[in-house]
Amino acid sequence: MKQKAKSAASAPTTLWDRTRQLASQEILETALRLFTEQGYDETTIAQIAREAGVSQRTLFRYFGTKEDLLGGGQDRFGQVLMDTISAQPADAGTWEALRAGVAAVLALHDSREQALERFRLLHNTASLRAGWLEKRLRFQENLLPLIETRMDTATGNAGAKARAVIATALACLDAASMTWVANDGKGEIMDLYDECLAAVRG
Amino acid sequence: MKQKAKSAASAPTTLWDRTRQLASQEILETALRLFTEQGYDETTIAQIAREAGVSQRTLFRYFGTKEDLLGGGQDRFGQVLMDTISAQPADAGTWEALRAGVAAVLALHDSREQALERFRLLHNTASLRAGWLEKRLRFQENLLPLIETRMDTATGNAGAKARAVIATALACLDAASMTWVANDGKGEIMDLYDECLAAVRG
DNA sequence: CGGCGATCTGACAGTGACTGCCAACCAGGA
DNA sequence: TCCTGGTTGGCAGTCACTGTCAGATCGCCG
Repeated sequence: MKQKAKSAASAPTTLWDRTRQLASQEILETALRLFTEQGYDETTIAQIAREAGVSQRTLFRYFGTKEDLLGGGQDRFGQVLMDTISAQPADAGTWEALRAGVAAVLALHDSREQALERFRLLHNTASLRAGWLEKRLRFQENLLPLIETRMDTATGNAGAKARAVIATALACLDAASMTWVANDGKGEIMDLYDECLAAVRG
Repeated sequence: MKQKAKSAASAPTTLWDRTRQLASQEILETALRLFTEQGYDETTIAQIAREAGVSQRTLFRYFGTKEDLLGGGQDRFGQVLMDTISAQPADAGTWEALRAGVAAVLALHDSREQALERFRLLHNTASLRAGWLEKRLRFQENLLPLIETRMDTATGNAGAKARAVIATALACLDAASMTWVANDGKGEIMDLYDECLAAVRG
């Protein structure tokens, strides 16, 4: 509750925070390794904790959920999406703004391989997909006001329309990434996205 | 594995099956009552089993998951959606077919109140939403071939496009039902659906 | 440097969903 | 009538996750 805040530069961290950071990273790497090695469902929290050298309790203090171990970046997804879209010029259309957001999110991955690996894990593990969708729902809700202002607010139910538009954009991203994974990373996701959106919007 | 099948008429069922049916119904009603009374997360399997007069083990044999207790109809959703769409005339457009499917699904509810209650529970309980989305993903996958054949399969990536179109339709249904719930059931969901789709397809 | 307060950590027990296993059960056919 | 295959209930066990609490650690003040 104290919030040392201070814009999270790197310097002013206390030794404590550094240790914390280190442990966090250690856990994250161990988890990721085990997940890709033996699958998400087949990896238990106990195992991750053991191999990372912390207690289960501590692990749960760092990451509230098993999913969070995989989705460290997912929270950033939402943030980048929002930031990018709100940074678009006011006269940019709804779809252009959304497209920019999607592109920015895709650019977050360090490498093609990493992206492929992550998407593959996501699309192939039922329990993960569910959590991901849940999280995405929250993004959509956050995006709502941003998109609403960009649409002709003439008639009522602007909320419904904005929701539909956002969900459609993300659905296209889903379809695109799914196909991309199925093709083993061939081609550009953004091209697939455009293709999907074109198919939808006739 | 034996599949007594026989189109599930009511008469030729053996006494066993009747008992089975009865138990199933008892469990379902108890669960639904408790869920609406005290909330989904606050209701334990143990409680449902106790009040329904069966063992937990048996309950899990009838319904594999806690969610299934709520989503008894959800499997039917997928079925009706598929049946309706494949029953559409071959020359009906993709969007018309999908619209018919959505309408058929909405018509499944016994009453406006029941639909409202169910949607409300769904949209307000995080754990349920996740499960629902998961299940819906499976519907989408089942729908894929049905929709693919209705689209111009000219260029490649037909799969991606079909996926996007299906997901868009369902996203519109989501946005519509969410708005409908927010408005306490005022108006027609289908009208909202059309409105949403129009907003998306420009 | 010693000590104090604020955190952090690990161990333990407990909850709740869900599964495997096994003994007891029961309608229906030989 | 007994046999048989599907059914049921109880029990123990797994796994994610939470509350609690004593003890270790850090940061800091005197």
